[in-house]
Amino acid sequence: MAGKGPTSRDVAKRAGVSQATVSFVLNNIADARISEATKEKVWQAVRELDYHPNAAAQSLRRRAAGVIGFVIPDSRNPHFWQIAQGAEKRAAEAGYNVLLTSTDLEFARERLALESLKRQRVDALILQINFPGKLLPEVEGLRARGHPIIRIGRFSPELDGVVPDYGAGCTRLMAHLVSLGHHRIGFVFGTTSRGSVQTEVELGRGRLEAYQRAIAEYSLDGDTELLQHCGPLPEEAYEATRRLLALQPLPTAIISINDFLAIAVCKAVADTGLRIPHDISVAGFDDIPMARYLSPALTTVRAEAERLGGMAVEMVLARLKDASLPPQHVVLPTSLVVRTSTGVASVGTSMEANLAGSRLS
Amino acid sequence: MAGKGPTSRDVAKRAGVSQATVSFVLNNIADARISEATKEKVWQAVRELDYHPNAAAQSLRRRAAGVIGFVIPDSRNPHFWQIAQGAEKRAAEAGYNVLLTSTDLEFARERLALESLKRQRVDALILQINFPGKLLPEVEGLRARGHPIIRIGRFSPELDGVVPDYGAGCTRLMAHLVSLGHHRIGFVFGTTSRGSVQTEVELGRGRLEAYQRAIAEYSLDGDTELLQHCGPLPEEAYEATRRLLALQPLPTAIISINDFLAIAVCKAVADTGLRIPHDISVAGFDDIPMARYLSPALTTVRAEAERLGGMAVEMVLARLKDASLPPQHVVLPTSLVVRTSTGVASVGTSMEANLAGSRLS
DNA sequence: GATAGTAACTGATACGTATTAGCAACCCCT
DNA sequence: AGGGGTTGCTAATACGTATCAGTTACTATC
Repeated sequence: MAGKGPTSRDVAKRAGVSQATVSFVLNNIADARISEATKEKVWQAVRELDYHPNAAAQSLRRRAAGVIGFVIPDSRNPHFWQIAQGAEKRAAEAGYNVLLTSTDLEFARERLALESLKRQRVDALILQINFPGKLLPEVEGLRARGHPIIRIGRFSPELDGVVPDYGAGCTRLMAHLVSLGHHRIGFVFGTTSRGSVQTEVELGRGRLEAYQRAIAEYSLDGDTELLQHCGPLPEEAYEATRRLLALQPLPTAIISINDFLAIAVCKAVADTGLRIPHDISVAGFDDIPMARYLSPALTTVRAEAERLGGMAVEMVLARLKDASLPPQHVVLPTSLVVRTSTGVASVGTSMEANLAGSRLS
Repeated sequence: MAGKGPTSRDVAKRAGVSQATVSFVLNNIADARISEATKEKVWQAVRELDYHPNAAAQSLRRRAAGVIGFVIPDSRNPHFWQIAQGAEKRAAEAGYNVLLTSTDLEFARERLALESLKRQRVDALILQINFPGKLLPEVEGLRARGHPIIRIGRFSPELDGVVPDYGAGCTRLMAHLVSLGHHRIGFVFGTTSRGSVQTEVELGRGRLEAYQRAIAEYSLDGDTELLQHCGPLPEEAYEATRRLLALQPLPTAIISINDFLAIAVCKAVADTGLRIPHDISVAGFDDIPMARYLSPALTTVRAEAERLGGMAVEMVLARLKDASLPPQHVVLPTSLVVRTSTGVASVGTSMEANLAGSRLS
């Protein structure tokens, strides 16, 4: 059992040098001229003792933990994991660890992540804020104290941020659907998190606006019931879809705020006895890894999740290097991925199907 | 910018007490009798300064980081996130953070996790070892040094471990399929990780043995080609399924080593123009959260992922409390969840369909 | 042959906390 | 009145590292 492990002093003793020298060698400090022979002696001792520097001591001394905090809102949605993967990969290249936390849409856990920052367990935070009303002031206070904070999914004027261009993607998706003859398009808008309904309308706004713009531009059916708000859980999306499928006339296509919920949308459609895409087309956003393996394969707006995560880390690194930078806002492109869940509008349910058929994108 | 934050000494100064007193109050040390009045003064100062103890200093002093490392093999498989969620939840209750890492089946990243342990960035490690040949000796060395290490998914004699009883689950699944008249059952065995084919046959062995036992017991078709080995990626499972679907006669049911790959299995079946469960039944293992939302909803052997993660943390805590405990091996029960992806064996492809029809479980 | 300069190191210190040892003041007994 | 116990605190130290400010032992210079 002994002590937990050898220290740099143990290495020094074994190599017959001072502890300072060991530190110089390990960190490869150019200023301190150390002879090759000595370096070799030190490395030799390191190997013999299987020495590994104590992370806590280094953090304390360096005033930096080498850890980036990454907070995702929902551990069930594969999209966020992919973003986290991208972050972790880029972070590893830069020698950082990632402390990943999911808040699962609980306010208390979101605040907990900020604690980690204040306790300097992490040097920076990448997060998607779900409770901006309650948390934004606190977050901006932290930023003002000099902690790098990158917001994902939506911009704040004061914070660095990276956001996929879902608006443009949604526009392209709507054009695609219109070109297939769809005229009556439902939207399962699963964004309202529990508790804070009002503030949350901000989330997904780009998509919502693009949807409404398309309805106006192509003169599509604009029934307000075609837009179904719901929460972020599959069961809620399922219920929202049921409501859409109770409408008369039936929508010929349904888009979902993300692929994860689109799975539940498809389920609701299938359970109603309708076939995708023959009776109803379904599309989502994100292009989660399994989207292509669903049956039918899901048409979606790809968000390049890994790049998103990598970019967020990139922005952390930039800010760690120069804290005085003005807030950086990065928009990542999206692309429409057409698979088999979207098809020509069913004639049975939509009369004016090919009205806008000439409009291709 | 100033310094990064107030220290306990700043708090002491403001409250007009010594730094030691601050530490006593914050940690609620019963031995040190501190008057209520003083306690209040300290808490007041803490609030006024928004003081948060420095995690690195605490780790250094306490010789414990308050962090448990959790290593998952594949960030794409939702099952692992769910395990991690369970771990994080239980860890939070005990005041621990979880440092989550995915190796994505890369050897180097698996070793990196061990580094974290050696550097005492984490106090303990929970992992699913994918490269036992190369890594097991190292891992056992660490355990011998007194680091709690919990292995998930398979037991080592020397290591604590927690494993879902997939074998029993598989037995029940086979009984279920037999009761539906299935006689020719394929198995997509997606476990062979890249590089180390030989050693990996260990993984999933419980399921494999139960499968073979059932074949013997019920006198099912035992063609060796019904067992298709493949890697852990959806595309590989897809190909393996294609191979199964090229067999003559066709299997009437296919089981997949896990739900995640079962999605690709379903896709391959659908792409071949066969319907589930009408033409072919499909079942998986784990019961990932989206399994019930797939179309058709997936029949599966539930593994209680969250409990698994929680249990692993529990074992970490137990070992941190008493390092001299003998190795603990915990088997978690599994249960068969019948949904709509399994049904009566198609008569067209299987002649002896209802031979074993009386055998229900 | 004294001075300056450099290469190659070492000693000492601080990072912020937890904890041990100790000290002053008070109270209670006899 | 003086010893022993208790209450309520403080001073000092160590955790393991990075780094600043020396300190040798040499070599080069005039």
